[in-house]
Amino acid sequence: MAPGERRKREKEQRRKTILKAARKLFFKRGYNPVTVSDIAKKVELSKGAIYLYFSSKEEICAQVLLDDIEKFHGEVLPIFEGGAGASEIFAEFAHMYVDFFLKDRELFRMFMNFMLHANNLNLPDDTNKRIIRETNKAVSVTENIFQYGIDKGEFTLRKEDIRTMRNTFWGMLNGIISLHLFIGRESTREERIRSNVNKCLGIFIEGLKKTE
Amino acid sequence: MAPGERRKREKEQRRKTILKAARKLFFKRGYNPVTVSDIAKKVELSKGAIYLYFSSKEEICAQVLLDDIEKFHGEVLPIFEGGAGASEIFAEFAHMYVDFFLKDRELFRMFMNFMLHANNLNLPDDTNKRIIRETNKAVSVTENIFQYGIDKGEFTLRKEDIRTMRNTFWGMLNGIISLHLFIGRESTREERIRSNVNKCLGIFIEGLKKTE
DNA sequence: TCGGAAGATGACTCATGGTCATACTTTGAC
DNA sequence: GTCAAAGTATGACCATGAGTCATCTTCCGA
Repeated sequence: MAPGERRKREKEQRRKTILKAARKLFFKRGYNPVTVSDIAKKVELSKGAIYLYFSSKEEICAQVLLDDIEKFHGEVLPIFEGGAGASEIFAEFAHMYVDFFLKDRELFRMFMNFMLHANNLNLPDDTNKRIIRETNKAVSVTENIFQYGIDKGEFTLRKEDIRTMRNTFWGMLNGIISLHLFIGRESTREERIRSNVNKCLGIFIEGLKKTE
Repeated sequence: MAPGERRKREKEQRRKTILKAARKLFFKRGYNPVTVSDIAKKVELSKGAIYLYFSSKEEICAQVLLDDIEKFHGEVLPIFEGGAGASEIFAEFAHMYVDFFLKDRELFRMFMNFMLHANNLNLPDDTNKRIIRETNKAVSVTENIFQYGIDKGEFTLRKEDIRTMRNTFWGMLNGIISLHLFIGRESTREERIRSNVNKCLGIFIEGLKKTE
């Protein structure tokens, strides 16, 4: 047996347990209201022990989000494989994206906060590398859909406009969700977001098809 | 002289002084790093005195943002008066919006945070009313541009789609700015945001003209 | 001149992220 | 089996910062 191999596995396991507990707490009550002691209590450890596995509360949050986003990317990649048209792939992607962010009450808020402040956070190098990796994946997934549509002749988008459209698309999705968190009644939120994204998407795709 | 009239004015004046100082500090260093004592020191008051004028640090922040947004709306409204086409008004609005948010380093971050969490903040009724008032103003300004374009026959947008397009438009603007805070180098940020917004806007307006 | 109201103070409380001296447990070399 | 080093865990403790409150000062009208 390699030296310390089992220990490593156990450590990794404990890390995951902590993340799982933190995830539940964060998504239920939001980032700020959850204390590190809360997380520690939930996994039956002392607060100090948490800091053996993570460098800060912010890092725990970052890891939770990255795990989720990684999972999301894993689920999204297969949508290219069915041979569907780009419009359908687009729509499917948008729906998955919205579903992803609506599945837990606080997820989007945390994600947006993370996006807004990621540059100022003092995260370990590993975590920063993960951020870059997942960001690149996100970028390439969306760009691929545009490329796919161009290749299939569905969109007449110029290659140099892909990046702009990608930003517009992401901006649109994220912006609409934030907007609906701000305006309107809580009770109809999910429904409104879904329907609004659907409509925007329709217009967006029509626009893509018509642009020459 | 009405009883206490001067005192009232003085109180209002001091409120404004505090807000001005807070604004400067927040925009320079961001919300979290600035302490209430910092603000107090800057206006040569004690911390306790600050709480005679505001109920919480969050309220100070909300008031600062609302003042700025109110000013923005004041500046934006005259753009309808020149008799320009809807496309131009659109572009001008978008540029003013971007300029507004890029004029101070931290403003957009604070604004976005505010949007994301406004519902959970425990603000006094007056402040909440102001939020509603300014939100409605924002909504109606953008909607008016769409309506103006329809009336002038520039866009063939259906009336029932105005709301969707308004959301798309806002989402797009806010989303693009957030996205660029997250990705890419700090040094080229403003420039990238402006150019990207320009491109998106071009495509958006073209789309509006073509939709039938 | 006096009493009450408004304005102002800063020491204090309290919550919370993060640290550290200490102690317990496991491992592997001998 | 023994022991030292490495790894794991603890919780009292520290620093910080938002918000409070007993107390004091200033102002104003009667």
